[in-house]
Amino acid sequence: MMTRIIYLMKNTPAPAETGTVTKPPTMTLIARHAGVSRVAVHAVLSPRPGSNIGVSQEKRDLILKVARELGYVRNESARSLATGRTNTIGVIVQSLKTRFFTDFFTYLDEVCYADGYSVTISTSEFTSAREARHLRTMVSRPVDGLILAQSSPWHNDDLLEQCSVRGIPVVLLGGDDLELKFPSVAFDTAGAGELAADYFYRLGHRRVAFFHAGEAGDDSARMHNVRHSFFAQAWGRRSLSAPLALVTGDPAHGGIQAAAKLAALAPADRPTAVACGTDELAISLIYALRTAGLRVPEDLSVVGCDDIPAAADPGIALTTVKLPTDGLARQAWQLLSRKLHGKPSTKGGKHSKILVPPELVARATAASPPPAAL
Amino acid sequence: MMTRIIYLMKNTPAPAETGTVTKPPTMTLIARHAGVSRVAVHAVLSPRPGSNIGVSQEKRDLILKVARELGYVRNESARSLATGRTNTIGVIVQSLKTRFFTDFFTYLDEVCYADGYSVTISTSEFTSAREARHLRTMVSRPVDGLILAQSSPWHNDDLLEQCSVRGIPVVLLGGDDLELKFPSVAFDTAGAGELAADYFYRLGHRRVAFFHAGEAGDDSARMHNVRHSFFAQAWGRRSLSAPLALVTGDPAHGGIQAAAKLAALAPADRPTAVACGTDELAISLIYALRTAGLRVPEDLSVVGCDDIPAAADPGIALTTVKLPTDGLARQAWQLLSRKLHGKPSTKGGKHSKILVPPELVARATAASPPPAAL
DNA sequence: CTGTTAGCGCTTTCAT
DNA sequence: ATGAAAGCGCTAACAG
Repeated sequence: MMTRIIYLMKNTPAPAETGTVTKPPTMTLIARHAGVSRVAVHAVLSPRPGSNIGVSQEKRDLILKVARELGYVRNESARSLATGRTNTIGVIVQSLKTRFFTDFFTYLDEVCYADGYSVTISTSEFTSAREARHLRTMVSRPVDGLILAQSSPWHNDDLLEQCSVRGIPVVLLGGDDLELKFPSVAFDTAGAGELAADYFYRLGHRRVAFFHAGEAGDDSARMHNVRHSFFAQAWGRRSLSAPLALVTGDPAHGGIQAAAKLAALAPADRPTAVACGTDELAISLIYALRTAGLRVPEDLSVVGCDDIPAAADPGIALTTVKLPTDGLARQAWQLLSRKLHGKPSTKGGKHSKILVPPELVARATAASPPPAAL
Repeated sequence: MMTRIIYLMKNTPAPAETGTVTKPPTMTLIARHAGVSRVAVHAVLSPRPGSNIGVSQEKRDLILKVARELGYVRNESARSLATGRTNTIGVIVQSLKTRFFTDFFTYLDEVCYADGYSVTISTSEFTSAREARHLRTMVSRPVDGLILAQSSPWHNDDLLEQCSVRGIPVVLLGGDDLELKFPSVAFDTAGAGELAADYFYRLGHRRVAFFHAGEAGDDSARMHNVRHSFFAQAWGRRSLSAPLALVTGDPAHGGIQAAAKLAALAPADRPTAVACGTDELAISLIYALRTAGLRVPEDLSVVGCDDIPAAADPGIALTTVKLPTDGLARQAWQLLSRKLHGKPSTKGGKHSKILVPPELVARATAASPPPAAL
């Protein structure tokens, strides 16, 4: 029987692994082992960014050596209690089933890590109660800052009020409504419409369509409708003829009906270019157009929106308006970290609202219209 | 100028919001306001599961009232320091781009919350360094327990050793290799092969195929090959003819070539049923078969594996072997929470390895073979 | 059944 | 440059 258990703690938790469970080493222990003071250990193991001085090189090396041998890992609970900060920022999003949110989290984690922060994420699963519960645990951990992607109608105002009172900075993600209470970052959807319209116009297109999945009543349909509206406005600034609206309720397969509708039009009436609410929709449309015998981009140009991975697939090579999630994450963190360092985020009483500009990714599905179509 | 800032803390962080930032209320403050002792406040606000007694009802009500008015939220850093526990469990997975992991996290969060724990997740993005860094922050927070989905080759043994020494229980997710060091939970892949083979055999099929994406050299290909091997073994126990192997490198569109191959076979040689490595592949195959003029399930039965949401789509109605992620999360938590409560997880010196059984979801893509084909 | 006391491990201030 | 001491907010012993 090799199992030997050393009970050192007052409330020793029962050993979780078969083996020897010991009390984790503390700075005090390291100080004893190295024959130096606790403060010296602290100075070496938790150096303040500015003051690098204070301990001689040999002492420093000794301390690091002992720490390594003992397997020292700083106890963040204790550190947090003493400093009042946790170096953790909390993120609450609706769901991790949306690729956008997982990308955002991954990028954010990267950029936060570079600044010494870690990120913890929770999902509201579209319910206010779950959001509240996660907000509460984050306030009580406490996190140093919060990034929230709220669904529109339900605001946990009391908890957010707590954040304000406690000085926990909050940044909203894509918030259309709460801008008054907190600063926010969002994609520049208007700019995306502008970009697509401009691109079509400059390629020479004059009859265009916008294809989107705005029929369901959910958040995603709302997004499609917003994108449609911005594209239509942008196009309206350039051309007399409003874009033809193609609407579906099925973001995955809706392209089939839309392609049928387009194929049924006389070439002289048919739009020469179609902007789509999402890349997913654009890809569905392109497949259906090919099946229907229409060539892309020879007969019809198509651009998507988002720049999902499938858009880059050589079999598609979708020209698209990229909404850069990495840029969004970077901006969110920049805004938040400014507030963490006490810089105000209001200008003239209004909270900053940062819009991240879209980028046009030109691949192979958009070109100038055929002369015959003009 | 309405802004008034109250500096109460020694190291007052600069105010993050325009407004009044105050020191958060503590139990001591509540005790003062309510005119009771701190212990009474503690007994009411952090009741021990067993001992519900200790404070009179009116005092209790008063404390709760004051706490609410003051916006009290318990400081978990302090609680953790005092108790040595954080009520947090850490999860490290490869990526959140895999639907499986996000589902797992969501289910796990649900079941952990019910037991008073919260979950924090990090991704290794398939690099050992990133895993190490997240492991380190989790050990130092510290988390009470850890669930790890490790990629095969790189183990951060030193850090895991730290977990053992500190008594932080670890549960592995789908680990094939580390079973010796830690208990693990995984899908019963062998059982899945068994289930599919059994289903085909009982429907009357005698010539079958297994279609998988095992050509790339990555983790996903490895999974496909394992599934193939288990199906082949299970089939071998029932029939003399080995299943025809259809292999692709493209999990998204590989069905096209496979369907072509199947369509080219003489009906008497053609398998009457195809099991697929994933639902994604099965769906790709079904679309391609339809295009090639083969009816499913009249000419050919198809079953998938996983039960992804698209499999339930009425346009597909895929019969599939469901790998229940919710069950996996439940088992992982059960195993971990047993260890949290000090129950050993070894039986006869070996760590437990829990296999979660698959379930056959019968929809519309599998049926008995046509008499003519027999 | 209430109150007093002594820490948890770390940071920070102040004195040497 | 180094050491001593106080305290973060909470919990868990023990005494009244």
